Amino acid sequence: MQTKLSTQYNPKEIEDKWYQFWEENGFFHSVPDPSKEPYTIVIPPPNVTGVLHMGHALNNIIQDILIRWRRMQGYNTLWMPGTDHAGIATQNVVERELATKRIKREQLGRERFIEEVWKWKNQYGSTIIKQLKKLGSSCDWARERFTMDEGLSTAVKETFVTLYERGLIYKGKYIINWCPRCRTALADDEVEHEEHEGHLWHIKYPFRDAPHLFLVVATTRPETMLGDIAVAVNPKDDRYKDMVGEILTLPIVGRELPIIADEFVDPSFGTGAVKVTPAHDPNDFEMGKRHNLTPIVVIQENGVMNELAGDYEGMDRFECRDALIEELKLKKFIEMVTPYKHSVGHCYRCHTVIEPYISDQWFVRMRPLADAAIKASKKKSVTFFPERWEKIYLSWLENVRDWCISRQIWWGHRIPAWYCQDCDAITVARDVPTKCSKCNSITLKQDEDVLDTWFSSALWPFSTMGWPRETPELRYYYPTSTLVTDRGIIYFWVARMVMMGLEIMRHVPFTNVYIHGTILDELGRKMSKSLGNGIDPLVMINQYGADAVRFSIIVLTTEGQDIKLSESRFEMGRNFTNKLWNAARFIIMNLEEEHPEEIRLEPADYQFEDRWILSRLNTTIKACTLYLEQFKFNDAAMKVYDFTWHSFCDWYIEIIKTRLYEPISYRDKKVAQTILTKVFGQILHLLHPFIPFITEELWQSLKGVASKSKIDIMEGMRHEYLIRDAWPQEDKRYEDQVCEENMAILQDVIRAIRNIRSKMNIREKQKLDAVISVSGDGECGLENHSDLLKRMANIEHLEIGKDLTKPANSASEVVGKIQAFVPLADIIDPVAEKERQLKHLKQLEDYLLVVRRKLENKNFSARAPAHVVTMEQNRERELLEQISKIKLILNDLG
RNA sequence: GGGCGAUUAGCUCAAUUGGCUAGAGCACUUGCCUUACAAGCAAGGGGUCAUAGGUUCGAGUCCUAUAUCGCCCACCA
Repeated sequence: MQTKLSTQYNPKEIEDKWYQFWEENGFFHSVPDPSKEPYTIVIPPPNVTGVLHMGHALNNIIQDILIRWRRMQGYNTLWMPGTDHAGIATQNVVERELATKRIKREQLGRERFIEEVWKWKNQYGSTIIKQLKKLGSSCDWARERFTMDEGLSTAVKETFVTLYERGLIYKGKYIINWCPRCRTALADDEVEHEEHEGHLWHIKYPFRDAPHLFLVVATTRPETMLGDIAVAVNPKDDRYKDMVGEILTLPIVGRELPIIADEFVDPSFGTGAVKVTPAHDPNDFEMGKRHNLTPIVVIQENGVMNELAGDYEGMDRFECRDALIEELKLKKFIEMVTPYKHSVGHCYRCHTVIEPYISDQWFVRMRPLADAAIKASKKKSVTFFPERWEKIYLSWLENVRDWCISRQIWWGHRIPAWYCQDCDAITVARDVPTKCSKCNSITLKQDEDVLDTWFSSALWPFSTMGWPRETPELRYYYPTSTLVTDRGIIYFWVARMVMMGLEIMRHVPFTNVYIHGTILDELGRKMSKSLGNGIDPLVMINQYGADAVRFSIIVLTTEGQDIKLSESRFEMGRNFTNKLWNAARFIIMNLEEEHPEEIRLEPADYQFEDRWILSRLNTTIKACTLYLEQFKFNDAAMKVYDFTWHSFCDWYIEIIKTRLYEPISYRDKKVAQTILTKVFGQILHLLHPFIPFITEELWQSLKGVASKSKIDIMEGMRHEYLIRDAWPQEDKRYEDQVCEENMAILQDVIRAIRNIRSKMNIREKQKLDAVISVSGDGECGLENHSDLLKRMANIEHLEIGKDLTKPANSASEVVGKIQAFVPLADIIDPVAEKERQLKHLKQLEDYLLVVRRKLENKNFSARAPAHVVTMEQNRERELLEQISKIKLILNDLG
């Protein structure tokens, strides 16, 4: 490992090197080991067609932090990676690619098309995997799975057949969401509803027996009227109830439509009369069933009107709408048109307007599965973080409708159902059946449809472990520990995994679900291709380094809140990694010795600052660990950041410089070097889950130099590489509250003197004299630290004592019970000094007012807890003391 | 129409569950190229915690409205 470090950190030199090293040494790999406790995460499998975006980055950074942290804690960690075959998305991508060669998938036929998809997958499908590696994701790549793998396909078939046998899967003709472009059915939640500024067309339907009279119906989709078979009114609607049973004539078409009564109709909406089109509207479909009406289909699967549309046959549905309106207008059937805002369903893949469509589809009976999933979360077998997502999950499960799982596309898991060509019976089987289960005919034809992609994703936590085989993995890793995902797929994926886990494995698939926020652009908009407002994580990694990207993102991630992101945010992480790099440089430069001797630290060796930094470190370890346990990643990261930068670098390193440069003894220098190295080593450990590359690099350098200098930093360590080393443990022996408090006072005094220097325009290099006066009962042992004080405030002569008087012509600062005086002779600017004191006085008096108001309130002393009252009383006394001191100073200034 | 989240410094966000003068990062001001780091150091300035009520000894925090923004859900044609 290199020991010469350049002045600026260059991530490019080390990131790929370390990733490769870790992976090649099997550090990401896990095998079942019953002597250790497992910690398992299954990755939300990105689409094979996917390219890493910021959402993926956030998602995987969090998972990697959890995995790396638990790995260091000694868990047998498995991060199971893989990709999703993403049926419709992938088919679309490959179709588009073929289109550039002027090939349509129909020309190729099913088998050859699927070959093309596999070819595409093998060529491009690993893009996102490579990108995840760039981020530092420590997945067990030896176990990588793909939802179309042989093993996973077996799991899909097994599940389908099992559910079918249990009566949880059925086939039937229902109205479903149809995408006329993808030409497939979609599940309810694959439809995205968008507000749309449309029109409400009021159309006059004449009475058959009195053609000059009309009933007016309102619709947003006039083209569907061609499939009308009735008009419905509410049975309680006085305007219409007498007309029920009468017959209307459908304009243009001339079909006779009975007026029917149905509770569904809302009398207050529109005209209170509804056209009934069971073939093209889900509500009408239900209504049609209730009244035994036979639907009339007028729109074909490609969105084009069929032969029953009469003159409109062959027209696209929207063309037809316009043309039909023209004709209705011409023939005076339009009573009025009102602008109307309503939501329109779109395909979540291609954004085409969804058409409700009647077809033969496979469904999963959701009620029993959902009930089990509800129970599981209510008894906390699954816990959500933040917990508010549980409500969202529950409300979906409580209202869930049966899940349409068949898709009329080619890329996906073919439904394991065969139709007998002789008797029409359905044979559902694990293996290709040789004969019909009913009539034994051998002329069987497999169902053409494939399963919804989410069907296979729902099995991910156990299909990836080898199920339905009884594998050691399944026994050891299932159920997994934590699922990390975003709120967008709580229904699609999380709820369905819980349902399938419970139904198939008889156990929830994971115990915790952590839902992180969504990454937005700096204006708070979603990042999207169409807006072009995305920030490419790989570009950022290239520019700032993977660690900087990870750290910046995680610092911005407060529990479950969305994150507004802009490129400049990554500077923070970069600055921090650079700071860390330079802290390491400092340490390494100051460790090398020509003839190092090994020393054993004795308690008596520790200086004040040593005890302080060790105590602070201990506090940091405790807090960081606790925050990680609570999924508060940004708090955990910020704690270590603050300790590293503002305690370790700003103070500890600065304080011990003289011990290194002008040591009072070899031993004391060695003590400082040892503490410096050990604490920094622990910092690297704490930061490793967040910023793995730089910490591993620096740890290796540090270890090398430390061993040359005969400093043992391996005590208590488990492994020579940080990635496998032990997570820092809090050690109560280092806890030293008094030391931390005294240091805080010292820091205040030092700041006060530096402030005087700054306000009086005195150069930092110029030595000053100072008098520190501690008031009567003040006990902080300042005099024990006069060297430290002199060094850090650059003081020549320092006098510390009780109730000392203010030297003439001095600037002063009141810090709690302490007064700092800096005699300045003619340098002092009396006007500026007086101004400064007056300002401080005003601050204190304002504060005193607040405190007094509380104390003067009778109820306060009566009702507030005693310790709060005492606290306020003490504060009042302290304030009065300070104020009187400042007044004396002001008197002295004249 | 229902639900959820947000509203705190110029910007992006915190605030340990109601109790010490509301904290960070960026930006800003002043002084420093001090032999770890100018991607840095030192010292500062900056806030009626969206609004209005209420509960309480005490409210950024709890309750009730209101406003603005965002997300999700819903079969009103």
